[in-house]
Amino acid sequence: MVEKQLNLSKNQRIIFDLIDKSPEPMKAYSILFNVQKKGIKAPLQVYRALDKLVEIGKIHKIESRNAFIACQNSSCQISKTTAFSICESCEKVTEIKDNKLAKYLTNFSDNTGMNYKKYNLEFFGLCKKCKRK
Amino acid sequence: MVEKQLNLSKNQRIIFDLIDKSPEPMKAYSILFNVQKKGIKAPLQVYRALDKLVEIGKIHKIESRNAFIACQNSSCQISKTTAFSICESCEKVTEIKDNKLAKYLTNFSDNTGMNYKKYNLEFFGLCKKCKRK
DNA sequence: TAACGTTATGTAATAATATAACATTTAGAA
DNA sequence: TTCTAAATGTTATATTATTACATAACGTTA
Ligand SMILES: [Zn+2]
Ligand SMILES: [Zn+2]
Ligand SMILES: [Zn+2]
Ligand SMILES: [Zn+2]
Repeated sequence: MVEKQLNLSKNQRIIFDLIDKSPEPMKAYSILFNVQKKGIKAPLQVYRALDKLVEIGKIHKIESRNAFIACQNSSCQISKTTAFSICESCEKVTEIKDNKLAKYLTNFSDNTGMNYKKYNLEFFGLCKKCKRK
Repeated sequence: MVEKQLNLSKNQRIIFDLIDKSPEPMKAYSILFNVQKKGIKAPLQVYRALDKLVEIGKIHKIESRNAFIACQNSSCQISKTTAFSICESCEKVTEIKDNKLAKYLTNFSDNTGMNYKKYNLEFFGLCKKCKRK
């Protein structure tokens, strides 16, 4: 989606490109370290870009890891409904794209009558690779 | 469950009782502040008790808030599968006890064939009270 | 273009959350 | 009693995130 990237500001694009290239979730201070050569020197510059990128759905925060990954789901532009699989051994994280799951959760309503347009689901287990060991 | 509480160590019980009485999730340093009069003086003492209490399922961590609540689900003793409703206005958090949901998620398996015995789901929205305003 | 409001940036300081390392004590089991 | 695992105490430090304030860039429209 080149279009969307064109709308990113300088810092936002630098940081998004870095996260997007990373095979694993990146932590804020690791991002900071990696972009210092590009002139981004302070934590706040990183956190501001992260906040914006999360807001527009280009990246997601993996809450249990305090780390960020690029959205792997092209249809998930303003991503209020997210699901991830996390390997507890190698820490590989994959965004789950499953329409049935999304539908089930979006339609879920609890016994208080509260219903939800937003959720975050994190599954934990062992990935194929780690299971074999 | 008096039985389970009897197994808690001194620090664990002090901290569990505090969280259990709290109407809202508690943060670690707020817990620390509240138990200093009982002799728990250092963050690590709090975090160790929290770790243990989470491990045995007496409390859960609300990942998106870095806060802890007592398990509200008596059957959820070693709680690897958790679901919460979080009000984005007043920050009220409720543990969701819904067997159908639990079954659905426990049986969920993604397209990689990975399956999961553990998950954490956080729903966001407005509670009844906040919706009225 | 000029003026305006909004968004983004720069910088320093500090707050909030969490862990490492090491010594000692306590509680149970053998 | 002796041994071991779990829990505690203490200090220091690492990691994650925000406050406060000043400046610059951008996009709109008069
Ligand atoms: Zn996504
Ligand atoms: Zn793995
Ligand atoms: Zn529970
Ligand atoms: Zn509310």
